[in-house]
Amino acid sequence: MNPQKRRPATIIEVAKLANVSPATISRVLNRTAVVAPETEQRVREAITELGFIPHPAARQLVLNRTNLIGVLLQEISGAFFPPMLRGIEAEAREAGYNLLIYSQQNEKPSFQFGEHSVDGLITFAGSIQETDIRRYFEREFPVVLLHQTPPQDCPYPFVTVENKLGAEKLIDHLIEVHGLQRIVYLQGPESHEDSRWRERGYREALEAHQIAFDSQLLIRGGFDEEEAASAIQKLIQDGVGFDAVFAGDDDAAAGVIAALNQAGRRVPDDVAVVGFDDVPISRFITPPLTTVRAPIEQIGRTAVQLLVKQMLNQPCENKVLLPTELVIRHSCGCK
Amino acid sequence: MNPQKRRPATIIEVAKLANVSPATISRVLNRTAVVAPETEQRVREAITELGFIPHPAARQLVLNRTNLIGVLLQEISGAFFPPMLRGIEAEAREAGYNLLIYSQQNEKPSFQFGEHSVDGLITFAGSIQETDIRRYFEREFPVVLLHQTPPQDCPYPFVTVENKLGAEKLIDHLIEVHGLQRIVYLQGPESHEDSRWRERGYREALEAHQIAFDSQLLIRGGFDEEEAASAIQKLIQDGVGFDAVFAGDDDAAAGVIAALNQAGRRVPDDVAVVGFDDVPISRFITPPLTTVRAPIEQIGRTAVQLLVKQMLNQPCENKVLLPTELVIRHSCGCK
DNA sequence: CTGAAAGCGCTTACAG
DNA sequence: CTGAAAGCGCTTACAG
Repeated sequence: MNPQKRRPATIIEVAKLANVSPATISRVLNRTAVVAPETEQRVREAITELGFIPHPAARQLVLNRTNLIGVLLQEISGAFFPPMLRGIEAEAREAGYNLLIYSQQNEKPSFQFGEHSVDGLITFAGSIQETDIRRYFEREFPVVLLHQTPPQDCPYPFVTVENKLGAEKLIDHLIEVHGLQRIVYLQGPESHEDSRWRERGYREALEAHQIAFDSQLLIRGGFDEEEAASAIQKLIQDGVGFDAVFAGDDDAAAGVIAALNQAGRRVPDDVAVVGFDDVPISRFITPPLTTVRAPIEQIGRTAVQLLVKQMLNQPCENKVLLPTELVIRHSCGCK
Repeated sequence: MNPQKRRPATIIEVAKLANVSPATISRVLNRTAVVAPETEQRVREAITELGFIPHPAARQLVLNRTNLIGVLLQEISGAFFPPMLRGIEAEAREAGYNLLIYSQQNEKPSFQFGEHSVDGLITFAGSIQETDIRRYFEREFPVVLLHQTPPQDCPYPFVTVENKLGAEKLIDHLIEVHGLQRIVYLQGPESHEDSRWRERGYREALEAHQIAFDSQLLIRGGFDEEEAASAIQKLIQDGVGFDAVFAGDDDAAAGVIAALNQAGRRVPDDVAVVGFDDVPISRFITPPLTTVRAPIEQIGRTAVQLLVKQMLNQPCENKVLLPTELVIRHSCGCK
């Protein structure tokens, strides 16, 4: 009844019980060769009887493969994170991989990741240094970058979204539909390239409408509520006038709205606020957020697909730009 | 210059280069025996020169230990998730463990997890069946349950928060300070015990104030915005009168507020809304959410601590109830 | 269709 | 303080 309390069964014990060699057990388990039906039958019974589960480390050692995908992050936070991880997890599982999470918060980055610990690595914006990327590349280790362009000489695939175009449409909307002119852009963290692309879209939209760029309206706000809120508070204190805020992302937008409310400015009547990402909470904040939808789960799934292709030495795209879409709700002034 | 493009160095190669035996390399790497300083010096140089990184699978096989902690989840979503995972990750890293994430969404639960794949398992409310818990217990496999009580005969440690008391204080506040009487309670998902404890706190608070419990006001709302929003919409359609909503958690509260706004009811003037958890976004929603603070990161950290104690065969608490704290902001009607 | 044997890359008694 | 050797639990040519 009580199966192997101490040592779990090994392939040897299963072999003995089934009266075959360990090789045969391996073959039925991995369908790696044809096995006589009666033999297979006996083997399966023995496996069940002993509750045998192959020891992953032993397989890893001989196959030189872990069936693990590493996910390298700078920080675990924000509303963007769950859907992205969900996408990665789902696609990884479908491909037969498990996920190993590394978060670097305040850690010195280290090359220890990957190599033999995982079969490939997905790195999130800013979580990895160029020099580390190079080392991986030299060793031909599979890597996919999320929201980050690799160095020229390390053409790893990367995936991100149509930031510029999305931002442009968003600002166009603010200008054309709502007649807004003094639009502040809250930059995200420096390590995030996406933020710079959004800035370009912002600038081009202004330009297209002959609105002069005002550097007072370009401020750093991070990708979180706190930082965005205080950036806006400071702007108000400084007496800078503005009638709209394009927050770095949706989390930042929530912080902006809160700061504005607290300062007695109504959203969207006094100030319009828009975000980026269309994170799950965005439709539920007050007022419902006008934003740009990024296919967050799809980003994660695509990253895994590209990684798996690399691991199988299949040809794979070098760059995937997922489309974004304007989502109009009420925080821009629309009803 | 270009270190080992193909096969990474093994301990044997390092040994040859340093003119010692592999055993010695192992000893300096693991500080598992005293090594002559000059020898150690040579070994370290050889390690650096070859860029040697020990193969984890080989160590795992001989040590029978993975240095991995498994995290078993039902679903990756919600604002609760990032801080919890952050706490788990931080504490695990400090203890020298990496994290393996398993999400069960729509998967048949399987005992394959753990066993030799990880050294211990943290399971989140509802992610594991009793029968699986039993199997782990029989094999004396280290497990810590989050927000879930283990079966009587499998006294695994578990950690959760003071749900009942927190809920009670919250409802007391609604009744005593704001004179609210028709308070609906939006239950979380069935698999979440926490929700039931919150319900008890809710009921006891009503009772303490001689307010009759009205089953019309007890409805299922899940722990996410969508479900909560539609539950409230339905309640309104059904013509049930209420002047406050205690949402299952903060995510649900955001959904409730949105649904109320959409129905033309002002929060908190017409209806007060309160949540549970004090997730990072809660102070930034409109109006800022009155809720009960759960020490989310601490939950994750504590779980890892209990797990590590088990793995080291140290004595360890069977149950940790983390304290909660009433957080009064504006969604209850306070200024 | 099946088995004997070597080997994956480490660690750890056991000797010296 | 150091080395030779066995062993962790699998997989896979190689034979038959």
